[in-house]
This record gives sequence, C-alpha cells and structure tokens, in this order.
Amino acid sequence: MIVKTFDSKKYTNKIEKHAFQKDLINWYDAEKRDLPWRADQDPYKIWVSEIMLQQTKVDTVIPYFQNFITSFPTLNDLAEAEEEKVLKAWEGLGYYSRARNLQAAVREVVEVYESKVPDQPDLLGELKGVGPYTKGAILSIAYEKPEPAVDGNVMRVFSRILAMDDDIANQQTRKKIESCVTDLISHEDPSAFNQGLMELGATVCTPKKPTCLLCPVQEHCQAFEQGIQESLPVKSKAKKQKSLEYFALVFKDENEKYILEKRPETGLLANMWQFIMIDKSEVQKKQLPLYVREKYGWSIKGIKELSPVKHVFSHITWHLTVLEVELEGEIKTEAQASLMKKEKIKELPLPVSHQKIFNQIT
DNA sequence: GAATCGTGGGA
DNA sequence: TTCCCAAGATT
Repeated sequence: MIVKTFDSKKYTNKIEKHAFQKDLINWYDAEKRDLPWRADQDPYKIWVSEIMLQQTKVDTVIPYFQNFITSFPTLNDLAEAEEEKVLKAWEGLGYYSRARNLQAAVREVVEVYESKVPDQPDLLGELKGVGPYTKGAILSIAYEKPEPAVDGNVMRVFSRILAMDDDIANQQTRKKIESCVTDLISHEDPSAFNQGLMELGATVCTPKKPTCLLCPVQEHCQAFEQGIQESLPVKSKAKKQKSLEYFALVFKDENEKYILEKRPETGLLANMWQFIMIDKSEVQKKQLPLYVREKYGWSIKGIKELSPVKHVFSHITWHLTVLEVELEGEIKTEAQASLMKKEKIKELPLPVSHQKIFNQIT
C-alpha cells in the first residue's frame, strides 16, 4: 500500500523556531485587541465565540456574543433553552445550523460529560459542529494544549511564512499546514501562539496589501524575503452562483393576522420562519387566486404588490416578488403554518430576506 | 471532493 | 456593480 506522506520538516526546518515563537507571542501580548471572549478562559464562552467566528468578522460577532452570553450565561442555560430562542439570538448571523449544532453538542456535554467541555481531542472533535479548527482553538485557548488551530488566517500566514504555493481552497492543504503548525507551535503558550497567528492574519498579514513593514515576524518570512507575499496564498476561484425566483406571499386576514410557515429542519435556513414562498416556475401571477384556492383553500379579496426583495446567499440569489394578499372568510392553517399578529412575528427567528419583507408591512 | 450553508462590508 | 472576503463544518 502506497501512503502519500507530507514532509512538513522540509518547510519548517527553515524557520528559527524559538525566535519565531518569541517574536509572535511578544507581539500578540502587546498588540492584541480587547475582545469580549478574551476576558477569561471559560471553555463554554471560548466555544461559543469560535462557532460564531466561523466565516464571520470579529466586528459582526461582538454584539451577538454579548447578547448570547447574557441570554445563555452557562452551558446548562443553553442546554435547557428552547431551540427557537437560540435561533432568535442567532438571527442575522447566518449559517443557522451552527446554532442548532452548538445547542445539540452542549446538551451532549451536559448529559455525557457532566457539563464539562471535554479536553481530549478525540472526544471534543466528535461533538456536533466542532471540526478540526474549532477543536484546536478550544484545546489551545481554553486548555493550553499545543494543538493546531488552522483557519483561513493561519493558512494565509503560513503560506507566506513558508512560501507554500499549495491551493488553500484544497482541503488537503489545511492538513499540511496543521503539520507545519504542530512543528512550530509553542508548548509554553499555545494559546498566544495560535491566537497570535490569527491576529496577525486579521490585522497585518491581510489578503490584499499586507503591511509587512509592521510585521513582527517579517525576518522569518520566506515570501517577504522573495518578494512574493502579494501573490500568496494561491486560492482557486469559486464558481458562479445560481438565481432563483419566487413569489413571497404576505397573507393577511380580516383580523390583521399574518400567515407564516416554519422551514424544514434541514437545508437552507433550517427551522427559520418565513412568509409563504412559491417558485415562480410553478405559477404565474394571474393564476395565483386559483392556485391559492386549490392548494390552501383560501379566497383572495385583493392583492397589493410591495417592493421586490433581492437577497444574495453564498451560492444562490433569491429574487422575491412580494405580494400582500388579503384573504376573506375564516382561515385554517396547515400544520407547519401559523396565523399570527405582528407582535408575535417579532419573536420568531426570521432570515434577513424575510425581515426585509416584514419591514414593508404597514 | 465538491456542494451546501448566510450575511455584511470593503475594494 | 461585482467580486471577494471573514476565527469552517457537514454531507
């Protein structure tokens, strides 16, 4: 059997390890930003912050983190909370499965590990939503264990430090860089080492126009030495996204009540609430009254067209034609749909696209 | 391995 | 406008 091996030493041997560690950690200790999740080493709070920070900027996360910890101060509080309250606290942050996975994992920690976040890599990595990066982040930051925590920042920083031209869009590259970090990580302060790499990537070793003149590890950087820092890391481009068109129907009855439905528990915007959507390819606007009568059994008194909503996701763009539809008679809603007043809607977790619709309701 | 899964901000 | 980007994980 042939096993492909990656010789990380081929890269990391070029680095003066202890000087690199010292320069990075001293810089981090002096320059690190004062962020709310750096107030203490509570594994639960570190965990929450790391999940929120996935693919999300620090400035965006700060208020969500503050509110989340106020609402769910401890692991047990989160375990006992209603899922809908958790989703509401996550509303607007995106990637909502993060919130559901976090709560599921926290419940497992309560039941299986007596409410103590595991400090063993294998056990921690089995929890829902805890992948290679988050596992390493919790272990190093909360438990001072010398484990790699390789995110986009670290891949960029290491691509430059080591002058690696591997495509960072390739999954395999993360594993290679994990090996390199394992070679170089400080065993005296793995937390400052890992966070220092990320802090450096976020503030100095930026994707475009890195400020190498301010870099604490400039003298250790192979890319800077070769003058190729602007062309690293190599990253292949994502393909173009699809476009989908829907009617978004704001059904309203005689008592100023609106009809919303809960989305399926898997897939896009799982378990979030929304106004009823109909794929435009299924029905034309003229046919709507007939369609609504056949599918829902409701009679339409009048239709008013509101402003269209365009919403861009990572891989899809929604074009929503928004229609406020007055219904007559008594309304019976199906299992997953509910009739409710505006005040009630405000308590439900809505994706941003449907907040845009809600904000148009008079 | 490639797709899926959100959102807001900046160049 | 359009594109890229941000402390990734899951399927």
